[in-house]
Amino acid sequence: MFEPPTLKDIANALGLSTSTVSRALRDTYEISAKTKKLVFDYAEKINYQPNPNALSLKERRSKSIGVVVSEVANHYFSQAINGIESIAYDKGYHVIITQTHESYDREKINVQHLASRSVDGLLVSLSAETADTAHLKYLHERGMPMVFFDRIPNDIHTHKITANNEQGAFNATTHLIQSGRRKIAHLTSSDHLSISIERLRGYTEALNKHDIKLNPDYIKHCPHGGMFPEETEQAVLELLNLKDKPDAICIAGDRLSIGCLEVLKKLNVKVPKQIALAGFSNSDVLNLFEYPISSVRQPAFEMGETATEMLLQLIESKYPVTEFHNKVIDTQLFVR
Amino acid sequence: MFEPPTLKDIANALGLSTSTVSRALRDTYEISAKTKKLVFDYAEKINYQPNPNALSLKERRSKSIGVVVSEVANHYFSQAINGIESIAYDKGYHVIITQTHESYDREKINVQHLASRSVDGLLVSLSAETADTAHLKYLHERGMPMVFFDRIPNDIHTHKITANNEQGAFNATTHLIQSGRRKIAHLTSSDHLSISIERLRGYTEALNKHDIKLNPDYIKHCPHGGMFPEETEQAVLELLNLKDKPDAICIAGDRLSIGCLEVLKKLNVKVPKQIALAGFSNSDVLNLFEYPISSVRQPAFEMGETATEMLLQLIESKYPVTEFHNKVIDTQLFVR
DNA sequence: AAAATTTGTGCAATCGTTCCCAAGAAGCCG
DNA sequence: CGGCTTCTTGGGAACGATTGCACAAATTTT
Repeated sequence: MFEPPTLKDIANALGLSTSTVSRALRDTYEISAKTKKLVFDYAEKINYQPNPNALSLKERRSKSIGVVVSEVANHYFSQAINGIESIAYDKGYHVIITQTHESYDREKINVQHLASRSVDGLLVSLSAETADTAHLKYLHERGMPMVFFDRIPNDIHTHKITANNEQGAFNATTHLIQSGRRKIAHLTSSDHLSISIERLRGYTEALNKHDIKLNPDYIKHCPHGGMFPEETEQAVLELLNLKDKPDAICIAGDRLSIGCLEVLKKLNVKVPKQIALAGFSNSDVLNLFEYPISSVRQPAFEMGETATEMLLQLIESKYPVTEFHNKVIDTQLFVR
Repeated sequence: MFEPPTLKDIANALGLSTSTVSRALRDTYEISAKTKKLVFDYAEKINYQPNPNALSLKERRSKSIGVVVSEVANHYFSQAINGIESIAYDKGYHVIITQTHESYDREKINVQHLASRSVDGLLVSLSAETADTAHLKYLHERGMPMVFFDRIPNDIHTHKITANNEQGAFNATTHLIQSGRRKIAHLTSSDHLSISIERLRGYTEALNKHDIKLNPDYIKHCPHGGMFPEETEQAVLELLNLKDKPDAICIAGDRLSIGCLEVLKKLNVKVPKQIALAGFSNSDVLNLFEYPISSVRQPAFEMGETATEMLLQLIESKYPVTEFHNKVIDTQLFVR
């Protein structure tokens, strides 16, 4: 059994009381210099670390924040997590990462667990399955500080940060149009997700602007954001089997972009000759791909940083915060 | 402020004592059925969750395990983490993930923090910089259950799990030889890392078996495992600038493999015509790449699962465990 | 009906830490 | 030398949950 040293151990060894030791270590003015030195040196020697559980219990906060994302294997999220950690560590907070794998049930469990584990706040990006946000609303109403990023709900009033999804999809679609395509499909995630709605809007606007009529058959939703390869494959096949086959696809997600490329490669459909692609992705290996795919890259690291700053502001604010920001950061289009 | 309900809240509301409420919730035999029902219903209504900090303090364990990896963005690690979580959640344990970004200092800080946070055990894969394992040894000697996976130390006696790195590198190198190459270089991570040593051994053996003389100039170490692109670039450039240029590279790491491809593409060196590649990688998009690279894939998920099972066995064992396993799982070669 | 047993509940200590309050020692002034 | 701060230090109550022990009420036994 691993039993780290406690204040009492130091107190006993030095013939002091725990209160004195505690004060000495916290460098309070009321403790004499020589007692402090005595305590400091001994604590150093036995490598004393305060028990964070006892502290959390006493202080009613844990100096840790919970993160809920769909998957760390997703480049967007792993980059965002790096941004989150960079700020959190700086401010002395710890980060607990949980994955939903796009499952609503898993999201409920994770959120519940993080809350009961008394994290001081939550950074959440909704799962693709999540249509009902009652579990989050419940916590939020009871005062749990919460910031949403990337995939945000519209019925919870707090800080939110997103990439400019509309503009990103608009740019991607416009790029496809400008390279001579007219029959542009849209492959996207579940229809209730904020990112899907915004990206669909950007796609639609680009078509409108160039007087291209929107073809409903060209819009394909993958309810699990491409988590299951079959889902993507079926959607792509449906597009390819249309009598009026699209000549380009604007893809609204990292996983979907990769999945789509895989399907096209498997079917030996030539990109971009037969079909051109542009999609959201934060992968850093797209330029190594055989088939070129223009990509919309989200400022993931920066979004993680900003979300964390916002959350810490909520956590550390002495007064209830009533004014909430809805920050939107521009995406970048990489033409390939 | 978020203030979850406590036992006392229930006790006050129901006119009972906290002990009665506690016993009722734990379904003890000594509490009457109607009191139990009363308590259950009320707890349900106000959504009572026991405070885990109080529990950890009392029980001296946290039902959570700490994970130390270099980067979650690395496919090998994100897959391993999925394996870890699958077992841990099943057994009611929580998982706290930390990243070292291949930094020794960060590793020390993370390990220290996890220990002080009273995790019940640790799953560790060493950072590329880590040559000295005193920080881990210290904890281990004091009874912290610990299992190493992938990058293991040789001076800490506990359960360990690795891929068969020697065989993997042997197979990769043999494959390069069989496709007609003779001048095979080896691009690898820092020289003290267990995986580097084992993979180098596999590489050497394959050369020996085919009577190819080992050329020391062909072996290039990247001390940070390719964390910094310049590092990889320089190593590859050095190989390409040799008067007796290699015609193939056996690459000992995910990040290095990707980095190497990037450099070659940038320099417009044709793969596999000018130089053939085979490398360790768990990326699932290698077959989308323009340049083919044969890959050695580690059973990441399975390794994560096994490591977690081993750790839980250590944690939950009533008697000190003295017999340790050193499990080695075979890799898979994907020829491209 | 008195004694013994069972049943249901509460008190208080514990885990490690902080912090309010009190108290002892030392120094200083008159 | 008594009375006064000032400086250190210790005692003890929290924080939330569990649990051995005690004790009352209800039930059974003699």
